[in-house]
Amino acid sequence: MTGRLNDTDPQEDDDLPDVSIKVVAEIAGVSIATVSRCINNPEKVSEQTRLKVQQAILETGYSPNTLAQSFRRGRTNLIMVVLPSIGDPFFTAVMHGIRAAAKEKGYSILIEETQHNTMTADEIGALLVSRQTDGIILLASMSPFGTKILSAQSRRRLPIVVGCEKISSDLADLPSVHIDNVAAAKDATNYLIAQGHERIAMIYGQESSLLTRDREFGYRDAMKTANLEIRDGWVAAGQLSISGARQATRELLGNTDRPTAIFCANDEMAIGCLHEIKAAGLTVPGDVSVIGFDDIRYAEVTDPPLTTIGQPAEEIGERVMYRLCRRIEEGRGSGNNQAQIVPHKLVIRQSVAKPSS
Amino acid sequence: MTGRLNDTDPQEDDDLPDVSIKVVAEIAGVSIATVSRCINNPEKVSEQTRLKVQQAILETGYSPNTLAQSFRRGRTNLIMVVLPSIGDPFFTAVMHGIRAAAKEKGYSILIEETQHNTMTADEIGALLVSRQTDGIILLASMSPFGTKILSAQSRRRLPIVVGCEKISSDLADLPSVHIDNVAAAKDATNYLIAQGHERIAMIYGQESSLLTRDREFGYRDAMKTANLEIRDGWVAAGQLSISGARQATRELLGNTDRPTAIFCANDEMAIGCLHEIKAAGLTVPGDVSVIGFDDIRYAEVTDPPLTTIGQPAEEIGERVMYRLCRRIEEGRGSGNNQAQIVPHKLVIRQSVAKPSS
DNA sequence: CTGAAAGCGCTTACAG
DNA sequence: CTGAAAGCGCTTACAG
Repeated sequence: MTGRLNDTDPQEDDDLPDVSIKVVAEIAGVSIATVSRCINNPEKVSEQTRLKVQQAILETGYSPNTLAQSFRRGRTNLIMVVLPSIGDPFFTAVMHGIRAAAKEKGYSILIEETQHNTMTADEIGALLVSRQTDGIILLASMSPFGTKILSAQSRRRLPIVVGCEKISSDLADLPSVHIDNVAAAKDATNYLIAQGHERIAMIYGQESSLLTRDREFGYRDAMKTANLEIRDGWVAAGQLSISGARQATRELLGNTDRPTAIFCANDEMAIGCLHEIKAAGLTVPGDVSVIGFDDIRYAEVTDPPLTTIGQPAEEIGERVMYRLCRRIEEGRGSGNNQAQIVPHKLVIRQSVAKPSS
Repeated sequence: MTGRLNDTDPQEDDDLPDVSIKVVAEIAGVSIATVSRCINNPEKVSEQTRLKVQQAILETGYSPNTLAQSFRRGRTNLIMVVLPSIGDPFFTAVMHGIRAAAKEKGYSILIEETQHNTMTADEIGALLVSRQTDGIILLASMSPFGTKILSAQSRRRLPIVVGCEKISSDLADLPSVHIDNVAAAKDATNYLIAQGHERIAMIYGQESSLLTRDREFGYRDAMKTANLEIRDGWVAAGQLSISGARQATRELLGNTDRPTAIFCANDEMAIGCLHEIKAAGLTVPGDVSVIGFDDIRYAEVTDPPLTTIGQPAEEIGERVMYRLCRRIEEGRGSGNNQAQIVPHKLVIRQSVAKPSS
């Protein structure tokens, strides 16, 4: 370590002290109330005064202390979004929508991941109660957290909006924005069936994810409607991850009665699935067809390009954020709590073909 | 819209009012100072009193108002991370490291994207000055923001640490944590050269990204050292995105003097590159070899699996965060400002072979 | 060990 | 249009 000599001198360039509203007021020769008005309600101040104050602000480089403002106003302009994994490109896309709307409305975003995170129900509850944020967006089912959140919400009347999935019963009555996951999963499965597939397997996410469970319902429903049997071992958990999906795919392929098509509950898992099928020496879609869900940005560059269900991810994000803003601004009685259903669509690329066998 | 009848009744379950330290004090029969001590310095309070207060806290469900605490203490326990794109799996991995360390240290994370974002230099400057966060992590070169940040920093002495890339000259003297990008790019290029490649092209990110420019330097240096020519049109900008890389790859492949290998400045672009090569009817690595950078989680499931440079992403994140915490806690004179270099490694998979031509 | 009091930097009725 | 003053909910010397 050849650190500079003065490296630890704490006094070096000890320049301007923090400037508060008080020093601006002094310099401008007005009261602090007037300075505050110039910033927040300039129309209530005479032009002459306003000019003096603006001058003083410029001189001092004053900028209001956000901490004091938040405290005084009782709001932070911070929104917390809880999601399973920010690393999933689908959620990244939703986040872009949220961010865009947040920016427009003057909010910043705090992200909490439930997946990679060890955040406990108590911690989340604490966050809610601590008034650290003005509202919450839930993009992940919080079954374990459900009741906790609700009680905190009723105490603080903290606005909450749910995105991307149907809300669990313990969170009933929260507004939400999502596609019809059951119908979309049916569409995916029916597309496979329409191609002639009968031995169709599914990789769902995990038990705790309402979202992927809805997709599983849709799959089962479509199979049943088509009078198609779902054999033992044809439904496997992919943990919403590439590695989980690879494992699941190996199991699926190991069945004596190998499926000719696999429906993956999201594209992230479909990518793992695709890889594992090819690693087993089989071809896609020649030997096995694969269909995904989400239409993430990688879906069009997989090999083969992935047929999948597209969701309007950014739109969901924007809508969720707007709904939340409305609740924050108008109080929780505002608007209704109905689910907003946005449309999904089947995106046909090249990972599905007619069954060969 | 078949909204429920009472949907907009603002008075429904109008329960517990917010409980402040004052009501806890009253119930416990002590002063608010004592309540505060019970929470923050329990060892300064007699056990008997402590029990009374704990009881009162339980009864009321009291939780301190974070806004008031932040204001009073002059810190928010919020860290701002500025990065190009949270959607890039590499940055997601860095963020996991940051998050893990932040959690341990009691900080929450605010994310600002420079890429998808329209955040202006002024806005970022304003954020810095507004005391909204206790410190900043820069994972993206902020050339346009550089001076702004510095001036704000000197005014507020806001701790800043840079991650993932060398710092630009206008931010000199900030501590940083990163791999040696130049050396790593040389390693990648030299690996290609060692396989016998001579016509090696490169897809870099964008002009404004110091990080990818360092990688370009490394590439050029390795080529020069090996006395290999870099033809016109062999270096293209991929904009750090899949679509940008596809475009760049098309240009590269269009050269009369087609390269036999392509070095991509990150894996995200390599994925686009791989796809486009195959779409052109060529094989990887048969006709064209591809090497990436970052070793994101998709790298092992591309087709073929991607040879790339691995970075210890989570470790970088953790180290950056720890350094930042140290600065926040000990003042900015603490520690030294030297760059911490972490090791990279070549990860050999199957996207590189000897040139056929 | 405990309490009374000052004060953090703002905003906002309330008078004038 | 402007100012004096109260107060948001805490924490922390300072006395006792």
